[in-house]
This record gives sequence, C-alpha cells and structure tokens, in this order.
Amino acid sequence: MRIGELAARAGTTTRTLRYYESRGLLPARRGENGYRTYDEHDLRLLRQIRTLQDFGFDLEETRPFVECLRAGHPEGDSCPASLDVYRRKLGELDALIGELRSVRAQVGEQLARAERARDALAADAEVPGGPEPVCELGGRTR
Amino acid sequence: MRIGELAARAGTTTRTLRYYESRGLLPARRGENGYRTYDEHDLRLLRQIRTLQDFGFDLEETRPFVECLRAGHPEGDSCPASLDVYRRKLGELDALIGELRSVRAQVGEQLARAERARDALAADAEVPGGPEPVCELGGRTR
DNA sequence: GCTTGCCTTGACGTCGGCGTCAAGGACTAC
DNA sequence: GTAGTCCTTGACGCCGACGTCAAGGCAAGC
Repeated sequence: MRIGELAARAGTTTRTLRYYESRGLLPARRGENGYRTYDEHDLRLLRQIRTLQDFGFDLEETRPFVECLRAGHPEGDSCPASLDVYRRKLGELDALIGELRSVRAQVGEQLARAERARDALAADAEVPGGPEPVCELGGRTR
Repeated sequence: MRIGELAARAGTTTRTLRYYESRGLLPARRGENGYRTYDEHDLRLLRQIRTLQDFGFDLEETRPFVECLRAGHPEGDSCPASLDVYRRKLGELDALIGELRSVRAQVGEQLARAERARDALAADAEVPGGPEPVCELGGRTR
C-alpha cells in the first residue's frame, strides 16, 4: 500500500505521514521507484498514534505506544513506558481541569458581579431625579 | 512613567508592552526624546489586560474591556460588549472542561484495562506450566 | 569624555503539527 | 504521445504572544 491509500484509510493526509516519518515515528519501506510502502501493521501503528492524538497527546507522547507495538506486543499500552505516559497524562488532565474549573468560577463571579452593577444602575435610571441616596432620613420614601 | 517602570509595576516586560501597542491595545504618548510615556491610568488598563490573560483570554478578547475603561467607565466590564465576552468564555470553558473530563475518563479506563492485562499476565507467569486453560473439564483443578 | 543604563526600531526565532505550493519523476489509460 | 493521477523532495506559511538579538540614540553620574 502506498502513502495515499494509507492516509485515506486512516483518515489523515500524506503530509501528516511524511511528517511522522520525518520525526522517526513511522518510517516506511521504499519500493523500487522510491515510493513509500506500507502494510497493515503500519496502519495499526498509525491508528494508535491518531487515537492518542485525539486524546490530546502530543506526538512524542505517542512514541512509547508505537515502539511497544513495533516490539511485537499485542497492544500499544502493553509496556510500562506507555502506562507511565497514561499516568502522567491523567495528572496533567486533572491539573488542567482543576485550573479551568477555578477560572470558570472566577469568570462566572465576575459576570454576576458586573450584571448586578449594571442592573443597579438601570434601576437607578428608572427613578426620575436619579438614584436614591444611600443614606436617607425617610423624607422622600413616604 | 517610562516603559520599563510600567512593565516592572505590572510584572511584565517591555517587549510585551510594545507588542500591545503594535496591536493597538495600549498606545502610548511620546516624550520629546521619543520615549513612551505612561500614567496610572495606563497601568490600570494594563492590569485589566493581564488579569484577563491569566484567565486564558486571548488578546483580542481583552479589547472590549480596555476600550470600556478608556471610555471612562468605572470597570472594564461595565460595558455590554465585555459581558458578551464573559458569556462566550463561560461557554467555551464549559465545553472544554466537558471534553477534558471525557478524555480523562477514557484515558483512565485505558490505563485500568492495560493494568489488568498486565496483572493477568504476571499472575499467569507465577503458575509453572503457564496459564490455566480458559475451558477445562475439571481434571487438573481437583 | 566615558561608562552605564535606559530607550528606540527592526527583524528574526520559538513551539507543534501540519497546510500549501513548486518542480519534477513514475505509472496508467487511451 | 500525452493526459491524468500519483508519487518524490524541498521549502515557506501559519497561529499567538511574545523572546532575543542588533545597531544605535539619549541621559545621568563620575
């Protein structure tokens, strides 16, 4: 199978495959005409890479999985190095999610505060003569 | 106040301030010698930008806040455009957090599965003669 | 006058993961 | 032979928010 077919079957592009090869992640055999040649096992490796990429792993982080498969193990995560990557990723994800939740809370608070301030001004504007004095002696309220 | 002092007081760099100016976000007056000149109000604007940046807003998203302050409003979020940015950001944050939680769950599942597979192999290795057959007729278990 | 430290503009570098174009070779179908 | 489709390498572009370097101007202290 040539590069175009592999790309199509994996739902990616030839450029991407050449990029992976340039990174040493997915080297290719060459035919007599210089064309890259791939087999089903390469498709397996490529799918492993793509799956992890979809999870937000960067390319280097997929390397242990690919090497594990290439070493003949049944799954990309059959090797300790892959498990380490999983664990590290879980830690990163937890940290990131925590940060984002914190930010979300703060932004939500800012929005609520700003809306209250806006509504207070709007309510003031409805009173002809401007807002009520903060401190009053009961004269106008009666 | 010149650029170096403003940068120091805001905990950023001169490069950053020049970048903001190049983006039209924080223009500066110029002294006779061509030096940029800033005042306390600029520091206020800059701090608004930095706060939002810390929340993960990109530069363009801080613009409504800065313009709101520059228009004389008491807060950067005293204007409807700023509130819109808040709301949009909340939506983005919720979506992102949701995705990350989903990924976290999937990665956690993969890790658990891979660890079970590893432990199963390890347990097999402890039995001299290899793993028990999946289907047996009771001969060896007795 | 000389050093030191701040300032100026301009321009290239960074990071990741490719997209996109250019120029040319290989192979198939007609 | 030639049109069309695939392949090759090489190289520049992109995105955001700056970092970093270069060459030179301005001001202050000695």
